[in-house]
Amino acid sequence: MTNYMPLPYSYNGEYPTQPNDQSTNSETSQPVLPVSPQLQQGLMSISQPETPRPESTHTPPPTSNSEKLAISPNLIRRRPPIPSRPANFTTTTFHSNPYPSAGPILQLHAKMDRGFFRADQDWTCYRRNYFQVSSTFDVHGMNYLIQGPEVPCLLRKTDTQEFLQVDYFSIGVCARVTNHDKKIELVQHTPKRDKGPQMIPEPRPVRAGGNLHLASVGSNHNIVTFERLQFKTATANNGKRRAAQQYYEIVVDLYANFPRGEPIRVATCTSAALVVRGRSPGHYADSHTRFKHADSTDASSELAGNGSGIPTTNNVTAVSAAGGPSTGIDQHQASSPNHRYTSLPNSPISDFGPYSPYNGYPYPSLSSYPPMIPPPPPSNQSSSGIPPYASHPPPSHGQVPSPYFQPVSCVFEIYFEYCRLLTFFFFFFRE
DNA sequence: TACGACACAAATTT
DNA sequence: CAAATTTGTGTCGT
Repeated sequence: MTNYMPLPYSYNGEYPTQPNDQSTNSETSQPVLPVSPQLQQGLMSISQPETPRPESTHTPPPTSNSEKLAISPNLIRRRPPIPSRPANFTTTTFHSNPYPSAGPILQLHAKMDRGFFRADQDWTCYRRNYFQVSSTFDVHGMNYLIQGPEVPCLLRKTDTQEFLQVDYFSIGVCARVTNHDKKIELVQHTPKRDKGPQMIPEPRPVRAGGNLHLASVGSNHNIVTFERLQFKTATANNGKRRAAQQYYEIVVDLYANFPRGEPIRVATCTSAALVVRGRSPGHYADSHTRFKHADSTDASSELAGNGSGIPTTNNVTAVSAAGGPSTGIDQHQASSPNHRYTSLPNSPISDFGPYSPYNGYPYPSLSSYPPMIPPPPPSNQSSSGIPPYASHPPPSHGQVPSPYFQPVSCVFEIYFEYCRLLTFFFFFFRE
C-alpha cells in the first residue's frame, strides 16, 4: 500500500517554528516529561482495550531528577503527503482516531534472528557468530493504518511548542551493558567477513507498516534488517559462579529525521539481557545443549512459547525530542535506562504474548519463568504483573517460530506528548 | 582471559 | 546434484 487515505484533517503546512539545530540542541537540558499513571492507564486501555494494565505494573514514570535530556515528547502527527495541502492542525490532533484522548499509537517491532540460544535461563550468543536485528514500526489509533512511503506527521517539542515536520523515520541499533551506560560496540560484516569491510550499523530509513513476520531482508522499505551483526566484546564473567554475570542488551531506536537538523530519537526499545560468550562453543559445557529443544516443544502450538517465560524487558522511556542521535541518546540512555514497566501488549499484529516483565538485572526474577521448554501460558504471570495471555493469538502470519527459540518479547511503551503511547515489541525469533 | 586472525568444515544457497 | 557461498567454530598468537 502506498496510497494514503484522505486525511481526516488538514493543515496548511505552516509551522509555528522552523526547525533548526539550535533550537533542537537548546533543549538538551530539559527534564523528561513524566507521564502520570493515570495517563498510562489510559494509554494502555487504548492499546489494549481488553486487557487493563495491572496495577502492580504501574510503576511511576521516570522521575525527572536524573533526566538530563529534555524531553520533548514528541507529538507525532500526520502531515499531508503533499506539503501544500491546506489545513489547520490545531484541529487535527485527536480527531482522526477513535481514541480522542490519546491520539495515534506508534508501535515499534523488533526481532532478533539467528545466533541466540538459551543457556541457564539466559539468552546467549557467541561473540563471533552472527545475529541480525529486524525492526519495523507502524502507527495505530487512527482511522486508518498508515502504510506508505512515510508517516506524515509532525513532531512537537513540548518545551518550545515547536513543530517539526518529520521527513522520514529511521531505525538504528546499538548495544550497551544492561543497567549501565556503557556502550558496547556492534560490528557488521559482509559475507566476506574478515576480508571485507567492517561497519558500525547506522540508522536506516524505514517506512511505517512493515511486517516482521514477512521477509526481513530485501527491498522492503518497511522493515530494517541489520544483518551479520556481532558484538565486539563478550560479556564479563561468563559462566563464573562467583562474579556477577554481566549482561548486554540490544537497543533499537526510532528516529525522526527532518529536512534540516539532527535526527531526534523518538522511541527506543531494549532487548532482554544477553550473555555474549567470547570463546568457542567447545569451551562451554552446555554447548551441546544449544539445540536440544529443536524438535519437541510445541512448534505446533501457536507461536510456541507464548508465555514461555522468556525474560522480557519492559521499558518505558520518555523520548527526548531534543538532543542529537548520538550524544543525546547517550545522555538519555544514561539517564533513564531502567524505567521498566509492565504491560501486556495486545497488538493486533503481535503474534506473541504474554510479555513478562523483566525486572532489573542483575537480579532478574528468572525464577518465575518456566524453563526453556515451552510451557503452557503460565497463568501465574499475573503475579509478576502480567496477566496471562488469555489466548494465543492465531498465527496470523503463518510463521511458526522455531521450537528451540522461544519467542521473546519485550514490550516497551513510549509516551509521546499528551500520552501518546508507543508500544514496542522486541523479541527473539528463530526462523 | 579476551580477542584478532587464520583456517577448515558444515550448512546453505545458487 | 554440484559448485559456490556463507556461516560456525577450532586453534594459535598476542
